[in-house]
Amino acid sequence: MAIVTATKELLLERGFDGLSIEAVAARAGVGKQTIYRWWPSRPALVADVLLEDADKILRPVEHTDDLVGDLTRWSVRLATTLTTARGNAMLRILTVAGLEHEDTKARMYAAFSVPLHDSVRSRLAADGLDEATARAAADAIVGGIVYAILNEGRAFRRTRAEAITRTVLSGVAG
Amino acid sequence: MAIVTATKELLLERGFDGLSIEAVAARAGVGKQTIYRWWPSRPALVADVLLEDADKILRPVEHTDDLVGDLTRWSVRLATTLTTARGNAMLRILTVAGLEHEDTKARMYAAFSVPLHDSVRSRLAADGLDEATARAAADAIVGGIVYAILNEGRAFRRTRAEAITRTVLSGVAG
Amino acid sequence: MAIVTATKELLLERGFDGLSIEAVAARAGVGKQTIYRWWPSRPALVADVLLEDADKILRPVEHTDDLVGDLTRWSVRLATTLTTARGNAMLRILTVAGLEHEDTKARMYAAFSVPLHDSVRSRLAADGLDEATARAAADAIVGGIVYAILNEGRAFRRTRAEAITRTVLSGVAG
Amino acid sequence: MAIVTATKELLLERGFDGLSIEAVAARAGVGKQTIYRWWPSRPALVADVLLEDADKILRPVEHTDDLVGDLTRWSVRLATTLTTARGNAMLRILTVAGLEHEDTKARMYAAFSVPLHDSVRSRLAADGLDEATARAAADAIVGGIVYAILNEGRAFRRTRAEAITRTVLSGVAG
DNA sequence: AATTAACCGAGACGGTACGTCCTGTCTTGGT
DNA sequence: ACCAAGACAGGACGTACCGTCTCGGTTAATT
Repeated sequence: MAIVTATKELLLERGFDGLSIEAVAARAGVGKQTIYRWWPSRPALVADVLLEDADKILRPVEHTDDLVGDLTRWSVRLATTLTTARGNAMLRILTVAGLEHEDTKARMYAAFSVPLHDSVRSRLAADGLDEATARAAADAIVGGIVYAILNEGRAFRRTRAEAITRTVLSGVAG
Repeated sequence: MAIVTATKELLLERGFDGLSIEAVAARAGVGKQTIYRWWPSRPALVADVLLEDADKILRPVEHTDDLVGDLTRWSVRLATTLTTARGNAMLRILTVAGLEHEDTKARMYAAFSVPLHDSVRSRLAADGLDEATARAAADAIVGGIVYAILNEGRAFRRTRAEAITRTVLSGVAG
Repeated sequence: MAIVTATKELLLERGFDGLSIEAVAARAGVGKQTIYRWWPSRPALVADVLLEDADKILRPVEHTDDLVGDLTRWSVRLATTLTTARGNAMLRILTVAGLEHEDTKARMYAAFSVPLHDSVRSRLAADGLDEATARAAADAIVGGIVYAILNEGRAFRRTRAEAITRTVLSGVAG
Repeated sequence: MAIVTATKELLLERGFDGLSIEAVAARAGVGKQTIYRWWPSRPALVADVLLEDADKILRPVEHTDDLVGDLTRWSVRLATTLTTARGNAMLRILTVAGLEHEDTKARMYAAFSVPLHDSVRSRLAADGLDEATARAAADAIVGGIVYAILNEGRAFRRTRAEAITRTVLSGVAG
C-alpha cells in the first residue's frame, strides 16, 4: 500500500515527531481522508507500519543443549539489529509512539515487548527454571539490553549485550 | 518561577505532547517571548523542569554489610517511586523528551541514567566485584526494572523489582 | 421522487448554501451516483425542485372591468405568497440559485420572471395601454414588490404592495 | 490593506461563490488566521469590501426645479453603473451575500438599499408629495430598475430605466 | 524628582498542520 | 442490469500553535 510505504520513508527521514499526515498523503498521492478512513490517528498508522517489520527484530531463541550459548547468541543478534540505523530508528519511534498513545501502547506491548520477553523466558523454562526466576531473568536480560540501547543509541556495543546475558545467567544456570 | 510551575502542572495534566508554549505562557501569566528568552525550545524547558525533581527519583544505595539487602531495598524504593502517578508520568515524559530531542537526551542521560547506573555499579564495586561484571549487573538491574515499568506502567509490582535484583545478584554475589 | 422530496425538505431546513448532495442522497436513501445520473449539478436539482412549485407563486391576473382592482388584488396575493415562510424561502433560494449559476438563471428567468412580468403586462395591454408603457409599468409593479420583499423579507406588509400598484397605475390608467 | 485588495480581485475573477478564504490569504501573502482575526466569516469580509465602494453606486439626486428630469437622470446613471462589468458583479455579489447571511443582510440593507430608496423618496417629498406616495413611488422606481437588472444582467438597456421612472412619475407628478 | 532605559505582558503576524466535510468520479456486491 | 453503498483524490474549512515581531505600560537606575 502506498500509504504504508510513504509512512515508512518519512519516518526514517524525519522521525516520529516530524511525520505529518499531510506529508504522508502528499507523498502517497492520496487524499488525507483515505488515511483517516483506515487509521484513527497518527500513532496507529505508525504502529501498523512498524509492526509489519517486527519480525525483523523478533527472532526465536535457538534450542541447542547450550543454554548460555543460545541466549548470548540471541542477545547479540538482538543488539545488532537494534543498533542498525533502521533498527534503532524503529525502536525509538516504537517507544515514543507507545508512550504517547494508550491504544498504540497496548498493540506494541502485545506485538513486541511480550514476544521478546517470552522468547527468553520460555528458553529458560525449557531448561527447568522455575517460572518466577525465568521471568525475572528474562526481565533482566531483555530490559538490560533494550534499556541500554535506548540510552546509548547506536553507540551501544554488542559485547555489552553478551556481558549482561552472561552475568544474569551466571546465577541462574549454575 | 511561575513558568516552571505552570509547565510542571501542564505536563502532569496533558503529558509531554499536549504541552504547548502558549498554554504555559497563559497559565503563568507571562508573554510567550519571556519563555523563549530563557529556553530555546519546548524540550529544553521540559528538561529543566524535570531535572529540578531529579532527586525525587535518585536516591543513594545504602551501604551496610548486606549487599543483597541494600540493593533490593534500593530497587523496591526505585520501583515504588516510578509507579506513583507523578513518578510514572515523569519517567514517561523524560523518556519521550530524550528520544525526540538530541540535546535533551544528553542532559537526561547525564542527570538520570548515569547516576542511576552508577549507584548500583559502585555499590557492587564496593563489594569487590570487577568493573565489567559490576557494569553488566547494573545494566541488568536498572534496565530490567525501568524497562519493565516503561512497558507495564503503574501496574508493575514492587515484588518484581525485588525478584529481578535478587536473580541478577544470585550469580555475582554468591 | 424521493430525491426531490428530500431536496425540498433540506432546502427549507438549511437554505440553498447549506444543501449538500451527500445529505440529499442520505435522506432520500439513494446513492450519490443516482443523483448525478439525472442532474448535472446542485443548482440544476434545486431549479427542478423549485420549478415544480412555480404555480404556487404564479397566479393569473383576473380580468374584470376594474383594471386597478384586478392588479391590486393580484399584487396583494403575490405579496402574501412571497411572505409566507415557504414562499419567502423559495424566493430567496430561487434568487441565489439564479445569481450563482448561469444555466439556472435562464431557466428561472423563463419560468418565473417572464410569466410574472407578462401577467401584469398583458392585463395592462388588454386595457389598451401601448406596449412600451405596459412594459415599464409591469417592471415598476413587479420589481417594486419583489425587490422590496427581497430586502424586507417576511416583514414586508401587504398594504405596501397595494400602494405600489396603485401609485404606478395612477398615471397610466387615468 | 492587502487582504481587501486580494478579496476585491478574486471576487471579480471568480464571484462570491468561487471566493475562498484560503485563496485570499495566499494572494494577500497573509496567514488565514489574520483574516479570521478581523472578519468572522466570508460574507462579512465580502460586505466590507463591497461597501467600501458603495459610494460609486450611491449618488445623490440632483435638485433642480425639474423633478422628472432630476429623477430620470439619476435613474439612468444608476442603471449605467449597475450594468458596467464591475457594477453588475458588485450588485450580484452583494445580493447573494445578503440573502445567505443574516448579519450581512442587515449591513447591506442599511448601507445600500436604504440610501438608494431614500435618495428617491426625499427628492419626491421635496416636491410636496405625501409620505405614503413618495415611498410607494420610490419602491416602484428603485425596485423596478434594480430587480430588472438582477434579471437581465448587463443586457438591461438604460432607456428602460428612463421609461420606468417616467411611467411611475406620470401619475405622481402630474 | 525627572529622565531614561530595560523589561515584559499582550497579542498580531506568516506559516504549517490538524481533523472534518463535501465534491464529482469510480468500483463493488446484492436484488 | 440496476443501484445503494461507499472508497477515492482533491480542495476548503475553521482551529491550534509555532517562533518572530512590535507595541505600550511599568519598574528601576541614572542624572
